[in-house]
Amino acid sequence: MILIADDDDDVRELVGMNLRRAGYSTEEAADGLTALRMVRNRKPDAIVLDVMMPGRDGLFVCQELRKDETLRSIPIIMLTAKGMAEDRIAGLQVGADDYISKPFSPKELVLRVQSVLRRSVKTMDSSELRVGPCVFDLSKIKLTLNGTEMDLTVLEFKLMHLLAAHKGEVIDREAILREVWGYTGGVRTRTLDTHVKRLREKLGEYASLIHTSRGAGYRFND
Amino acid sequence: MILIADDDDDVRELVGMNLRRAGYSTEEAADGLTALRMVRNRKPDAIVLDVMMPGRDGLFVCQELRKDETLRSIPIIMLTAKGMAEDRIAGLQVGADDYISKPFSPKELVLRVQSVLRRSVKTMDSSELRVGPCVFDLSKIKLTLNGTEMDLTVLEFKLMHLLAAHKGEVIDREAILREVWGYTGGVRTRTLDTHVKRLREKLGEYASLIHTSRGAGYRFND
DNA sequence: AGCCAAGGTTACAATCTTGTCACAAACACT
DNA sequence: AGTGTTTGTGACAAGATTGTAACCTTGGCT
Repeated sequence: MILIADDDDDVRELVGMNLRRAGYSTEEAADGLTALRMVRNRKPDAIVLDVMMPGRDGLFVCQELRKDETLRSIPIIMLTAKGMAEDRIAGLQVGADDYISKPFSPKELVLRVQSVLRRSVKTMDSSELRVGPCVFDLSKIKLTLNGTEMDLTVLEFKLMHLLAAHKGEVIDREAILREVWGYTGGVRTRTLDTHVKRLREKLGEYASLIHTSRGAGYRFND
Repeated sequence: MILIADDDDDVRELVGMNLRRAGYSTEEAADGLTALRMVRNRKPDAIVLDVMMPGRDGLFVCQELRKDETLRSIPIIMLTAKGMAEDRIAGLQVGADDYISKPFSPKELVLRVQSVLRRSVKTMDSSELRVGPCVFDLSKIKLTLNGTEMDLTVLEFKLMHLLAAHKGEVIDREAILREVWGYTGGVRTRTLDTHVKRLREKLGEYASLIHTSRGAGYRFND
């Protein structure tokens, strides 16, 4: 959700329409204090904030938000009046992520909003598992071994991840086949062996991370 | 690590050797109180516990461990003397995961240890993400949609996951290509469209979860 | 030493996955 | 309505992935 804070009804309408057309949901605030309250309650993904507003202006709102630990990271795009002194604009930039001067093209505004949101996508929560020299990026399905990115297939990744998630423990064949392949009954197959071999091949010097427990299963060495 | 608690040096040696040979690391305790202390400090993956020990016996150790929230789930295999009264054994079973009578075959002991550990593998930490009707199992790389298991390729899974992880937000093409494909510069390709199409096809009635924001990117609808 | 079972290795074919092309459809703007 | 841009679609071929069979090696046991 994107919050639009401007005292001018027409501007809010114009901005809102364009953002909604671009797929965003919007909410509106007509003055600074309302804007602050809504940000705190609704935690928008971004704020389009007019500098000039009666009462508390955009500058004040921006400063307040930057003080708040949990709201600090919300991107702010400032709407500045045309012909505003350059130094004033420079000052704004300290707190805002971007600014755009009135009158502005709706298209450009949408682009700027997308731009600041894109930046925040970068800081995605990447759930990862670190075991010994391995870093498993569950989100990207990628294994990094001592900084080197491994080129594993999905099965290899799943197998490696299962073993690593239980480092030190021996996991027997049946459990592995169940967890990685979804095999149920006592299936007799060389498949697991083959994949372990391929995995070890790719691991190269780290092949010894996967240890065979004869008669028991496989174990991940730290 | 597997803790072996028995007052008989020879038994500890025998059990330890066999478990180590099966790939497990072991530690030993010669009496009940030592066993309890080691369990609390070292958090073993399983415990092989002799019932008959001087001082605090195995039964006491077992009861103590079952009282502790954080240690409750550690599997315990009891070593019972031959000819022990059946009702006594039944009593043991309330707390222990398995039991085996002396004299026992080392092979069988290893099998039992593997068996109880296998059971605990089942309760693996499956890092999952729930969004609307979707459940993403990052560990198994599997998407479940309202209980139905989807058969997605890795790319489809990654794409879906990226979008779902940012539900409600529009993610533009460049960001998606960067996050899912690792494409860097402004690559011009129809690949993303094709995959969205395939994904929607598989999603069937839930195809509308993925919404197109013309000129902006794609968005996950809740 | 010799045997047996378990695991390793190799090679191969069936299948799946994936990117791209050419074209159609939808949309936005004039 | 017309035009250009953006997205959807269908088909296809290159390449990657995966399971299996056959055979080899190793370790444990007697």
